[in-house]
Amino acid sequence: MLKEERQQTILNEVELHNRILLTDIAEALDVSIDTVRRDVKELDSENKLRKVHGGAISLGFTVNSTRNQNVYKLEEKNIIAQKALSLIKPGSVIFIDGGTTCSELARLIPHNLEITCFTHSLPVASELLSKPNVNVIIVGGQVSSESQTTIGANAIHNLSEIRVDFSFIGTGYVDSFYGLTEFDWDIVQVKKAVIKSSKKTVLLSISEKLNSQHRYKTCDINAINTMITELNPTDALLNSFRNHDIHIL
Amino acid sequence: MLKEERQQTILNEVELHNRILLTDIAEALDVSIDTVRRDVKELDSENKLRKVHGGAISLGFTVNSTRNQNVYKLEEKNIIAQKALSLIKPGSVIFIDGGTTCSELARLIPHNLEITCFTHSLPVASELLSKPNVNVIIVGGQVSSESQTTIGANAIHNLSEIRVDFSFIGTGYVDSFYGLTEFDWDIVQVKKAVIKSSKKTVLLSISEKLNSQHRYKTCDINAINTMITELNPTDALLNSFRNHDIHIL
DNA sequence: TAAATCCATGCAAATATAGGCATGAAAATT
DNA sequence: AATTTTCATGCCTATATTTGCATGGATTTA
Repeated sequence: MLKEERQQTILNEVELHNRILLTDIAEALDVSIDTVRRDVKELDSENKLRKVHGGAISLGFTVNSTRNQNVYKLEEKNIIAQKALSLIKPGSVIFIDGGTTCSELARLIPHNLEITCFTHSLPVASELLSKPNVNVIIVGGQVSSESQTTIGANAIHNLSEIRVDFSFIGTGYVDSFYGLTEFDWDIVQVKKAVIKSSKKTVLLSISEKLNSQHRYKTCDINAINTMITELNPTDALLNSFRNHDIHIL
Repeated sequence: MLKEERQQTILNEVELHNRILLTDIAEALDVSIDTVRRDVKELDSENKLRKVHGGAISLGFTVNSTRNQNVYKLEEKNIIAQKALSLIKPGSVIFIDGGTTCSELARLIPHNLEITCFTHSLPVASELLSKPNVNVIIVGGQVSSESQTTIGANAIHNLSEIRVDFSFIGTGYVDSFYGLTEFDWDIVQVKKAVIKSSKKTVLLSISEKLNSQHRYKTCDINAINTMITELNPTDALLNSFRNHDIHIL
């Protein structure tokens, strides 16, 4: 595993969990503690995270601010959300996943667009509430405090009873060979259910996540109908995804 | 648990409650009193809070201005929520309704209280998410932008499949003769479902709402097991409720 | 004033860190 | 092609930090 790759994974984990333990990372990535420590130290000096005794925490991590203003790569996420928006036609019934990119999509949905939108994410639901023409439906279930989404058997069952035109989902990691993967097992189960209950699945992912993988698999790359990144569709980084039957936007 | 995390949690608690006890924090975070004491001492020296004998207090009482936009009768609602809190025992399975009074109750639930809490209110769910020992479950359904709660057939159906020890509900209007009434038909349907799925129903209402009624009826006053207002239980305003089989707190 | 509670201090065990060093792989140089 | 240099990584050791516990003194409460 390359150093860059490793550091990226560390950053991803910090973004996702707001905090990490060096020991956990070392075990997960199968490298020595020392290596992880050096990586984290380096990332700290680059101001990508904050190193603390025994681990690291996300820069924007202050439990105090309920609105976890995660501005990380917001520009890219905005571009992705813009593109995704073009797929949504009036009258559509869609599902929007959790995560900052999907929240950005929710934020951008225009006030005059009449759609029905399912979600299992509290932040997404909050964003959509201000839009009078969006019919918001929350998928019930146990709430994961980390992701601020509903998960578990109940959420999955509820998802099994719907079928939406489009689902917009995010992922922790994506690779043309290994497909969509995650660090968290429960999240994977929910995402599977989401994909199952969608006619078309749209993946929103910043290019940073391309060609990365992790422990648990959500689905093959073929299960995705459209993939949206902030890159130009002709970008070389997307080459490996071209042979699959995916619409790249 | 990382030291930084712990200190952040402590700060968060102080912000939230304006005042904390070292013993409570120690129990909630499962560390020794000494550790908490050292943390608080450190935070004090960083001017993040003020350490006092046995606990700590928030620096400024006017800090929380960003949240709590609706400060209408907040004092009264706080008193009510305090009283309601005394009914919640560890291990309870409860339901918390929407509305500012119920949100205040959610806000006051201590970090170390282990309960399972159903709700159909987004603000309540958000409040509870910061509490590690509360198992939060959202009742799915269509989201009403006005009340920020889930309503409709799906929400009602979901409610029909649970049975909680206590439900804490608010109401638009309450009268000893006409019972609990609302302006909104859909809200009434959900509240009916909530009451049906509770072993005990607790009504939280500021005294201002006493002896008022409106168009649609949620239930008779007898359907309520406990009524909580900010008033002293012996207050004359409560006289008309006394002949009913209600516990007045 | 007496009892209970809280606090400061020192100590010890567990854990984390920094820095030196060895190794081997990759890159650059000859 | 052979050599040197650079770099990443793991291991080791001395040092530092964190944390729980014990003790005696201080403070609060009844």
